[in-house]
Amino acid sequence: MTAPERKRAATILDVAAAAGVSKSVVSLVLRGTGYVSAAKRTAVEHAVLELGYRPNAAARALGESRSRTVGVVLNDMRNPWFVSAVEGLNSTLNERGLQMLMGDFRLDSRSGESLLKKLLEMNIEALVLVGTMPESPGLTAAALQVPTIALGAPTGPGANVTVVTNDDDAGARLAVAHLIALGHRRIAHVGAPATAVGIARRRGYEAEMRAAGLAEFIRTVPGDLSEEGGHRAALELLSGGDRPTAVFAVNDMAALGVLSAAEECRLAVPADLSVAGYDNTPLARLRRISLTSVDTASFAAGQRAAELLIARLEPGSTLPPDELLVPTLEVRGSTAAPHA
Amino acid sequence: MTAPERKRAATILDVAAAAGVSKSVVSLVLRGTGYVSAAKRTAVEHAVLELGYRPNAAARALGESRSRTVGVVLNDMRNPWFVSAVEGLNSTLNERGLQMLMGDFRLDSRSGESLLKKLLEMNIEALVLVGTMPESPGLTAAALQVPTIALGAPTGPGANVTVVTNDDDAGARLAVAHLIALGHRRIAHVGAPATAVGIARRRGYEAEMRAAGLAEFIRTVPGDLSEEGGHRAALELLSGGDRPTAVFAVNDMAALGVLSAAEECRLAVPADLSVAGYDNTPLARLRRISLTSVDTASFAAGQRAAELLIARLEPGSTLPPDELLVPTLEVRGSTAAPHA
DNA sequence: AAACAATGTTGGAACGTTCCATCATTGTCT
DNA sequence: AGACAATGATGGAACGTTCCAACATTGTTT
Repeated sequence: MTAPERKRAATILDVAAAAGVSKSVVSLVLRGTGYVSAAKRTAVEHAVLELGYRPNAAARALGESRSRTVGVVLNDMRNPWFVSAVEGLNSTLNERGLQMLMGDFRLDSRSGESLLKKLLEMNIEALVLVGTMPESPGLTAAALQVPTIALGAPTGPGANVTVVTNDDDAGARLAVAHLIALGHRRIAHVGAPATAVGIARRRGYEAEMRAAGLAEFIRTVPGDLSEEGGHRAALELLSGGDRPTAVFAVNDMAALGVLSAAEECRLAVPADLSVAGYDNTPLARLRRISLTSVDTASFAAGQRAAELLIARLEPGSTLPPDELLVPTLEVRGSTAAPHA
Repeated sequence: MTAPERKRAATILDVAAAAGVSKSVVSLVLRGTGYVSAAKRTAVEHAVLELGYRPNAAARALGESRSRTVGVVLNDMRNPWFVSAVEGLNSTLNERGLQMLMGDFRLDSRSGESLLKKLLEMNIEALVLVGTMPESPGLTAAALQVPTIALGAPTGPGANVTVVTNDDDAGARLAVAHLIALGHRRIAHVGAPATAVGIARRRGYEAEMRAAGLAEFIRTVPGDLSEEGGHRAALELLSGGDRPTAVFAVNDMAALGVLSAAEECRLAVPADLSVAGYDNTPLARLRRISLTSVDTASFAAGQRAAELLIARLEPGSTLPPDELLVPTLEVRGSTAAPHA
C-alpha cells in the first residue's frame, strides 16, 4: 500500500481564481476584515470549501510579521500542578486565537538551550516558563527578548519577568490553622528545606503557629518532596518522647511517607495522629489515603498568566507586577480532633 | 517600567552585509551544505554572533516548503502513560531535527477540530495521536492528509494510520502467569468491560488461565478503570463464599480499590490476598501500596512511533504495519504465595 | 592544450500570505 | 451639481528565507 496521491495544496490564488475574484478579496474574507460584497463573500466561502483550502501558517506569519504563538516551556510534564496550569493557560490563550507551543526543558538534549532557540526562531510572541527552571544563560537572554511569565515558580530568571504562582505561605497557614481549630497544639512540620516551596511553606507554618501563641510547639524536621523523605522525617518525629498529635507535611508525597511511618508506629490516622498535605494531588483523593490537603489553584493560575500575557502583548503595556494566588483547603479523613 | 527597546531583528541580509558576502553564502553556512571557503565561513559565523542573528522559522518553512514539525495530539495530559510516551517521542524526534507541536484534544473548544485545523495550517509533516480519541470527522480527514500514527490506542481513526501500542493481551498473561507460578489457582479478575484496554486484558487473563488448565476458576467481575469501580467489584468478589486468593485488576487504580476493599474485609495483603495491577503507575511504587504491576513500555513506544514516523517521511515509503510492544512485570509486595 | 570535474560564489525567482496605496462605485449632505 | 464619505475591489510590494541556474576559479585527466 502506497501513500495516497498528495497533490499540491490549494493556495489563495487558486481560491481567488475559482471564486472569480482577486486574491485580496479572498484574504479579506478569510480574516473577516474590510468590506466585501455578500455575493463575493459567499463565492469565496464556496471556493474554500470546494478546494479544501487551508491558509499556510508560515506564509501568514511572514506576511503579518507576527506568529500568534506563545512558547510554553515545562520542566516536568509529570507534575499534576503543571498539567492543570497548562490547561488553564491553554483555555484562555485559545479564546484569543493564540497558539501554544510546548516543550519540555529537561527532555531537551542541550538542557533547554536548543528548545529555546527553536521557540525564538518561531518568533514566539511571549514565553511562559512552567515550574522552577535551573539557571541558564539562554533562559535569561530569552526572557529579555519576549514578554515572559514564570508560572508556578517562586522567582523568574532575571529581569523583565512576571511571576504568577500560588501563595505557599498562605496555603501553609490555612492547613495549620485548620489543625489548630481542631484543637491540636503539638503540630509538627515535615519540611523540604532545599526547595523554594519548602522554604515558603515552612515560613507559613511557623507564622501561623506563632500567631496562635503556639511558638513553643514549633518543630520542623527536614525531609524532602518525596515519599521517602517524608517517611524518614516522620519516623524521627514519631519515635521520640513527646510526639506531636498532628503533622503538616510540605506536600502530598511527603504526607504519604508520614502515613506509612504512622502505620509502622501503630498510630491510627486520624485517631492518634492527624496528617495534612499540600497540593491536593489525585493521590489525596484516593479512598485508601483520603488526605486533607491544600489545593493550589493551578488552573486559575494558568488562566491568570494567560490574561497577563495578553495584556502584555498590547502595544505600550508595561511589566505587570507579580501575582500570588490564594489556595484553599480540602478537608478529608486524615485530620480530626486530637483525643483527650 | 516600559518594555525594553526592541529593534528590528537582524535578517540574513544584515549578516551578509556585515560579513561582506552574499546572502547565499550565509544561507549555505547556516545550513552546513555546499562549498564555502574557510575564510568566508568564519566571517559569517562571526557576523552571526555579533548581530545575535536568528533565522526566521516562518520564512524558512516557506522557502523550503516543509515545516520540520510534527503535530502531537493528546487526549489526556494527566495520564502518566501518555507522558512517558510523549517523552519517548520527543527524544527521538529531537535527534532528527523535528519539532513537536503538542495540543490537548479535549481542551480544545470545538472538540479538537480547531486544534487539528491549526496543526494542518502549520503544515505539519506528520501527526501523532496519543491515546484513544473520540470519533471525529476532522480526525479521520487529517489522518488522510499526513502520515499518522496512533500511539497507545487500540485502533486508529480510519485508513492510512499505523498503530503503535502495548500488547495488553500479553501483559495480562504475564501478570496471571506470575500469580499461577506463585501457586494461586483461584485467581479472579476485576475488569473494565466498557473500555478497549479492558477487553484486551480480560482476554489475556482468560487465555492464560485456560492455558494453565484453570478454566474452571475463571471469574471476572465488571468494574471500570477507577478506584471506585475496583472497590465495588472487589467487595462483591470478597464477600462471597468461595473467595479468590488472588486478584488481577485491569489497572492500578482499580487495584487500589481492591486493596481498600480487602482492608475493609480484614484481609491482609499479600498474606490472605495477592493483588496485581496494570500500568505500573507511580502509585504502585509507593511504600504504602507496593503493588505488583505490569509495566507498559511507554517510553519505548514513543520512541518506536518516532522511528516509524521518520521512516514514513522518506519519499517512496509505504504504510508500515501496526506494532505491539511487549510489556514487563514489576513484582512488588502485593503478591505472594497463598497460604495452605 | 583542450576538456572536464570539483570547488566557490552570486543574484534572481519562488514560497504564500498580508499590507497598502490606489481606483471605482455608490449614496448623502450642502 | 459638487464635494465628500462609505463601501467595494484591485494589483504590486513586502516579509525572510531557500532554491536554482549561471558564472568563476582551480585542479586533473585525456
